[in-house]
Amino acid sequence: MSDRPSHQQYASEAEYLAQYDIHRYELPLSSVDVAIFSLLDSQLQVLLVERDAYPQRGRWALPGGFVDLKRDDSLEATAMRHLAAKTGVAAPWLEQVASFGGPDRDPRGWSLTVLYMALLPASPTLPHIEQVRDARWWPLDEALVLQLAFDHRELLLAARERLKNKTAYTALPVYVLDAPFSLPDLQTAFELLLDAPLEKKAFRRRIEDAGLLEDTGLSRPSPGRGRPAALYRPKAASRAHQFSRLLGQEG
Amino acid sequence: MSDRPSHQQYASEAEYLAQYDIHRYELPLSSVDVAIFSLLDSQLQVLLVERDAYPQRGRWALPGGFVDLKRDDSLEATAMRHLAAKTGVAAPWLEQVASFGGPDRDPRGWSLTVLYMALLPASPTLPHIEQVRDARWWPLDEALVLQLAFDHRELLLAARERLKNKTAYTALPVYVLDAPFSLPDLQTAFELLLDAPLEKKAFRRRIEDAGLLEDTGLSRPSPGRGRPAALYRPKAASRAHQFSRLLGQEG
DNA sequence: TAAATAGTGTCTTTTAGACATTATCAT
DNA sequence: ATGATAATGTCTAAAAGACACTATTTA
Repeated sequence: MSDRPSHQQYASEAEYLAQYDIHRYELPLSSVDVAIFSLLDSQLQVLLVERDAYPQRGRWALPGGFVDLKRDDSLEATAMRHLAAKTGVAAPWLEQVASFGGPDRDPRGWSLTVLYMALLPASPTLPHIEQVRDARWWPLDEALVLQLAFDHRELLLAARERLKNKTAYTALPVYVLDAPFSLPDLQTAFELLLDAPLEKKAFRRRIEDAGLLEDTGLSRPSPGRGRPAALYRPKAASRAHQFSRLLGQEG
Repeated sequence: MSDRPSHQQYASEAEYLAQYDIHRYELPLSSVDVAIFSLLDSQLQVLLVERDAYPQRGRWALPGGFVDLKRDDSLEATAMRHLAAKTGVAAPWLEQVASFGGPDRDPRGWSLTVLYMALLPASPTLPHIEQVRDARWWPLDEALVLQLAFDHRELLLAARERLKNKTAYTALPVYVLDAPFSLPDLQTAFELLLDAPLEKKAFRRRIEDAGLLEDTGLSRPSPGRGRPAALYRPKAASRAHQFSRLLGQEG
């Protein structure tokens, strides 16, 4: 960050700051939006909010909003605030995806949005979403054919792309499941986030060899029929782990 | 992007926009900074600018500055503008790294910076840098022990980390070299950006099998002594290529 | 011919893919 | 016993690591 040529008329930084007027220059409208993903009804879903204020009133949008300079200590804090407002929970995974800016994104003027992506298990959000009324989970493919507000379709695609890419070399899907979960559960989560089928043996080897899960000793109580699956819980290590080869693509 | 509760007092979006005052809410100061990397004297170097205006006058900083709402059509345009101002060239590689925001980054107030990373061959920038006087190339390790302006050390580390990570699965180092270049040149570039030694055979196999380079038919004119190296030029395909395995780490 | 640098051959290691087989549960 | 789902065994394939070897240049 440097600034416009305002040069040497001040004797000290304190003197400069004393006269500095933050409204001297036009600033972009700055906001934070969050693409919140989860699994529901065996589908990858995203949480959208129906706008009840102008502009773009009535359209579905990613949860988000302006940075609150009084309350937000960071961009991540802004993201967490907007996420909690709609879901009622703190997401176990939240990561910044990218920022988008331009004069035509928002009719109010030049605007800049920092896009985050969040993963969480859906079930703890359902009671709160019921209450807020303006939010609901949408299957991703349905969300992508809606007329979303602003350029939110582009943002959603960017977040979905990041999700897919990272699923190929991390254990991110762990964060859309409620623990404890089985390896077949986890494989299904990987397949939905990757949008590709995986070989059972290769998948299990990869996860087991990485040592990211802790065996709970439990097994799935009532599957219907078939052998019960062992239940696991993610270890703290799973948060940072990166594999050195990509999963599931031809490449 | 949604907005603060300002609700239903307007009959249409046009009416809402007509009364909308962009100065009604406090906005973050928004800027774009660029970590510009190249190879010079067989070292990874970064271009820094000495601030001649408050705040942080006299400290070295990443090139960058405020978004100009009149001139900039996008964040990338802002980055390119500031990059060209200091280097005199357009970078063959420019990518967004991350955004940073908070109340204490800048003494003027809550500020938000979008960080970009650029790669370019250093030689074409040298005459222009000579002219602008306030910019110079710094070896990265020296830059990291300077007292940089604002939180630019943190930004620089984030960009360097991105550079290292992507070098492990792309052909990014191609963009710090002047074409044509030899495979030993390219291996050296990879090693400097990765900060790790590479096996010659494995490296050549990887690059050759990927088909990212075009043989110019030339060889290096005057190496000193030793067998001359064949010279290559990157194909357009090298821009997007991603390898499915990581280079150079134990993992 | 010696030194230096470029470039190749080839064996090992790691990890994913394919797919057959065995294990454990409900009915 | 049958069917269903979980879990394992084992062979193959792709690509990186190790490192010895050959090739081409200048002095």
